[in-house]
Amino acid sequence: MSDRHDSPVQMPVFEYAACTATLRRRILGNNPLFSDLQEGDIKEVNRRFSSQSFDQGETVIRAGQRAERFYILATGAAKLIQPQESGRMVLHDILSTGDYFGAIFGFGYGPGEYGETVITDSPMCSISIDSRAFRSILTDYPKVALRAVDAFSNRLSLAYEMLGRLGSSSVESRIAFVLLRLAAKLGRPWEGKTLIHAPLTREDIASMAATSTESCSRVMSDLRKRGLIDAGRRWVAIVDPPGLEELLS
Amino acid sequence: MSDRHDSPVQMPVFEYAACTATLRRRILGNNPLFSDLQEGDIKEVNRRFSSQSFDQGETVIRAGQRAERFYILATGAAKLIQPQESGRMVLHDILSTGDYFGAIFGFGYGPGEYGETVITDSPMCSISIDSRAFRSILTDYPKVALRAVDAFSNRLSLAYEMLGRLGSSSVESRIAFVLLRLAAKLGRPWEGKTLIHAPLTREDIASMAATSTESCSRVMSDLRKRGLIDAGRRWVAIVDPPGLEELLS
DNA sequence: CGTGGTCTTGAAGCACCTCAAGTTCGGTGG
DNA sequence: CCACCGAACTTGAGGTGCTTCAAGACCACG
Repeated sequence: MSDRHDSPVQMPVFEYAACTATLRRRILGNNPLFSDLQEGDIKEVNRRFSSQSFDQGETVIRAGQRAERFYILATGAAKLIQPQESGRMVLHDILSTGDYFGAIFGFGYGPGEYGETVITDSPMCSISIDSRAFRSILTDYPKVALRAVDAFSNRLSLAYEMLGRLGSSSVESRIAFVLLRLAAKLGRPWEGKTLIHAPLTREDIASMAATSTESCSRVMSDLRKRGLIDAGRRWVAIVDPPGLEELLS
Repeated sequence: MSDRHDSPVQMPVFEYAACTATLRRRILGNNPLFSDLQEGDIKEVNRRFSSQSFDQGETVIRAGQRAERFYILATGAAKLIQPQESGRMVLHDILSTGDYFGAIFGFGYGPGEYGETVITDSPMCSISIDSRAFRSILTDYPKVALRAVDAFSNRLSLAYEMLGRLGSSSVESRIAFVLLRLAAKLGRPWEGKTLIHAPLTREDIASMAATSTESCSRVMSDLRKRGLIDAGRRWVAIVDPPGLEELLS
């Protein structure tokens, strides 16, 4: 093949970062959830969180387990996965710094179980808090609760948008959408392109776009030949964002 | 055709209810959002809401408009619709008493536009509040904010479940899921069946299940012949819930 | 230098969509 | 009260985008 992608670009490196106290403070301070808080309040909130670190491939929480903790991802990346009854796994999102997961439901509401599984994609470090303690933070600091509402409604509208696209467009358009979404969230400039900073397999992308690995591979090969994206083993970069956007049916 | 569905069952009637002051109070009092509030607080909250009524087929809010109000549906039913760039309309939900819609985003967040269109399915009455005033309610009454977080996270997990099913199952299974979901939300006992209390066309159901009207019609005819559901013009009833559940791949 | 996971490519089959026509029914006006 | 009209629904037939199955190539890793 002539235009085979030759130089296997330098893979994005996922540095291992210890969950130091300073890192914790920084994560909390930068998180939109707590951006309305005073310095002293953040210190107080920080005390209620604990931190933990994981190797690549570890399961942080598992769907079906009792939902006891609320997590904020500090460094690294993780997959947000929904297991289907059929056994198939659906990938909903790649979580990165500042993203939330875990227990977020009320006690009376729902069965009190995690709805999704989270598996690390790299060495990862997170901070977490008992869900009851988190709820008391929300009542102690109403502005945090307001931010939480915002965060959820944002994620909800994203889910709704994806739902709309899933039903009414081609595989190519869905993949383009997934790639643009990931690039917006995880993109880093690299050789004039936008590298999606996460180890993404074709299967991952296929799962997010609700298609098969093979179809995903075919479409992405085509996109590469057309100069819209660049991709190799476990990595993807966007070359021509406007061109990709035109594909969103 | 032999087993043609003969007697066009008495259509569910959507009574017109005026947005009286007592109704308003009742809606607020029964809504989980305010269930932690004292009698006096509810009275105070009630004062900040206004009410409005609509005829069938009216557009309450339109996607793209400036998001200025937060709504709670009081009586009647409405469609939550997402317009696609392609012109296609995707039906996300049938809203009924107690459901929220409208402005729910933070001011810094997002473009401050409604993301969806809401069109009444029957005469409808709703109460609403300026989104800034609603946000100050959330900060004034932290427990309400907590309930809001719960409500959104519930809707989010529902959306995620639907996302998972859309990609990985057959049209039949998707339609079964949509029908069960609607029945859980809008079902009313009727002649030993569970009537979905809303005027649903095949097109509506097809849109929710991300399929074509024709495929939806075919599948539903089949389900009827197998005795799992019953259906006519603009109505559906579940006959055999366990039977339907078996179809969820 | 082998081994396994990742990715590609081909070919066959099918579930679903689209197009098209016809039927049924609820509503409306004569 | 009946005849008509249009919306909702059904059914058929054909085409196809996608999945599935299968095999091979590539590359990172030990």
